[in-house]
Amino acid sequence: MIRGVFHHQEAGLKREDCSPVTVFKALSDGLRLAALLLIREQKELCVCELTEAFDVSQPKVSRHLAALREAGLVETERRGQWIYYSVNPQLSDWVTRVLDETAQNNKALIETPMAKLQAMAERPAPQCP
Amino acid sequence: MIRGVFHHQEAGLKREDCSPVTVFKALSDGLRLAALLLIREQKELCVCELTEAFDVSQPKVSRHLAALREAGLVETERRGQWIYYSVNPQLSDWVTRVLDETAQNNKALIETPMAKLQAMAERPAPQCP
DNA sequence: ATAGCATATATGGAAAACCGAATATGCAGA
DNA sequence: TCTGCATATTCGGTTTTCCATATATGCTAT
Repeated sequence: MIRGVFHHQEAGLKREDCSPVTVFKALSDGLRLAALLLIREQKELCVCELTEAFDVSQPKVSRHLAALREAGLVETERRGQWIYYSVNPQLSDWVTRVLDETAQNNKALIETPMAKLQAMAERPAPQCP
Repeated sequence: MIRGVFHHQEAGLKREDCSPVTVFKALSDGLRLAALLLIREQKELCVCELTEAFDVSQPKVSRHLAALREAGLVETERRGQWIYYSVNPQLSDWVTRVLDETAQNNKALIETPMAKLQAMAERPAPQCP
């Protein structure tokens, strides 16, 4: 059997659509939107942190993060055991501004999750740059 | 049978949610997004104009406009035989800015519909203020 | 090699969104 | 009153989205 297949980020990553409809569809779910805003706020987060911050099952977080990635909003980086999600730095300017506006005017969305995150013991890695 | 019921805008209009998720969900459909941007550009439009501009069935336009109204993004005003849709002037600032950003950076979305609109004979009313 | 954790995917079913066609409503004018 | 037009809604069916459970994969450490 073939092993060593990277299935969490295929080699020839298909160019994400990134049309406005794709973007808005990605933002049209409560968990996806809040997770994205929290990732944006914290620079990067892994699945286990998001699972705890939002108190939802791990597969659920994983599925929604995959949706955000397929829409081109986030990118992933594996570091050891963990896979870190961060906002795609190549986001077009208008999407970035839309996210900025949304974040600035909907801070309540990530208040509770952020508190849970900070109360979380044993974060996988110190969020140091 | 009771007649004279205004069902296109109930008297005690229930306060629209207008949460970010509601807004993004409303924008997550191609026709809804383009119709909203075209209405925004043209100040106001009626259903028959949108039907022709996008070349889709009348019930389809009507249903999607109802969705935009339920999300609080547009409002309606009846003038004679026609019902005009316009962007809700009470939109919160951040939503307005999001729409501005989206419109400015996705002009292609309404190019063709706008051309069809201008080529349309017998527009129901001159768009004069 | 084995065990254990972090993460991803498959599967199947429920709920919601969407559509076209047909029908209903509201208004205006004869 | 009746007719006609603009708009809204209903109905039935198809597609999409979402979730929970179960399973698979990849990494690390032993």
